[in-house]
Amino acid sequence: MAAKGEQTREHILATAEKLILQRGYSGTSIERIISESGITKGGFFYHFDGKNDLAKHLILRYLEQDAVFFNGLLERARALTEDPLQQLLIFLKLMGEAMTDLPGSHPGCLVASFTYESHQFDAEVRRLNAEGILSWRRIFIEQLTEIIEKYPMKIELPLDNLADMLTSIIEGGIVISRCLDDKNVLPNQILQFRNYIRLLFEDA
Amino acid sequence: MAAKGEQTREHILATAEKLILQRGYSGTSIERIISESGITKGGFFYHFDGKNDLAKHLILRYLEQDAVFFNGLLERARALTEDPLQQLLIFLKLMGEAMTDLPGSHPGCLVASFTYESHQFDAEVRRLNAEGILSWRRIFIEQLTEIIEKYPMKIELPLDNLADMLTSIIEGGIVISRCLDDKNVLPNQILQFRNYIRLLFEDA
DNA sequence: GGAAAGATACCGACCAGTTAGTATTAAATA
DNA sequence: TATTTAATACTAACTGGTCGGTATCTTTCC
Repeated sequence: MAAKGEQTREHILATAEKLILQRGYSGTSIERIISESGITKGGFFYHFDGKNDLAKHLILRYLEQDAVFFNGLLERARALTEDPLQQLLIFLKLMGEAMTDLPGSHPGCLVASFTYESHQFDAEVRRLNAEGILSWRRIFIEQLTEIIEKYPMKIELPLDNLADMLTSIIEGGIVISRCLDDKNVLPNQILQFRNYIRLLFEDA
Repeated sequence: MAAKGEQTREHILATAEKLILQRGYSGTSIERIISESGITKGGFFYHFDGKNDLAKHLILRYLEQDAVFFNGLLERARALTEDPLQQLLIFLKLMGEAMTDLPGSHPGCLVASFTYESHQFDAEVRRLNAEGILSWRRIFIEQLTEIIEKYPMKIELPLDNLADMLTSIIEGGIVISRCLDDKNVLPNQILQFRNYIRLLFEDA
């Protein structure tokens, strides 16, 4: 069990992320964060060197959790089949199911949220933000590389574009889901991308 | 030529949109907007009934300009061919070119930006925001409806999901473009969607 | 046609409240 | 008892918004 301080720190981060995804980073005051998480200003500043430092640790935490989520689904897919194409299709189906099982619309992506306020952060937070997108690209390119060794692509196209398309679909699906308050949009979009992958690699 | 007041108002809106896409709505103070647009606080409050009113007029203006843009490309595509599928493919190519011709990365989508700060707005601004996504869906469904009257779909799927995919691609492509500061990502994503449309409707 | 009144388009000082952050002190814990 | 964790009071700057005002233009009236 983590130290008392670690628990408080994690609680602050969880609360801050929730509020920031609702109102944006600038629209979420430290006052609102401490009020909702039940600590005081001194407690906040004991754990964080300021609001930008909070942002930095939020994005680090977010990317770590996302990596765990993506890699967890990939490992499950890999355990179920040896075929790299089927692994990706299973991965996408599992992701769609995970999004369907959310209690409401997806709360949002911190990377996108920070991107839409990019001028409010220092260079390090912006760099970590970009690093997030690049790490997703790398994960997907790895899988796609295994696929094209075994299956020819119906349309020749760069793998980073195709890898980015999954990120696009997720980011865009989140925006539409939240905007329309319709939790089914994101899973449906993921399944669309799955259709595209099938059309690209499977025989008719 | 619009009245002096109309010109000032449009100037405030253009400046506000640029700044809000950089720092978010909450991260953009009225002070920053008036400073950058060269008027005073009183001048601002002469034109707008407050910051939320500014947001309302920003989203109305944004959706109007977007409709003009989308419908302009669609009309051009329709002028070039009678075939609904080719119209969509041309439309997507034209859109990709328009995104390629931007001086830098796409500045951002106001609907997505406002969605990521949704709790900072009143119900009317949120409703207008949702209306934007729905209007895009309607435009694309119209075109897709004409296509499926003539071409069978290789995978049976709801048209609103497919229509939403273009919105997803654009929203997601914008996030990746900005985050990585790479202006080619968005056009490439649009062309990916175009590939998917071809695979769905064209014979192999 | 010129004076008076009204409309338009702002200016800038001021206000109350909120903000991020600091200094000091206190409580909890190992 | 030393360290960790937190509370409290406070500060200076910033925020959204109000209000009394000015300058200019337009309309009305004599």
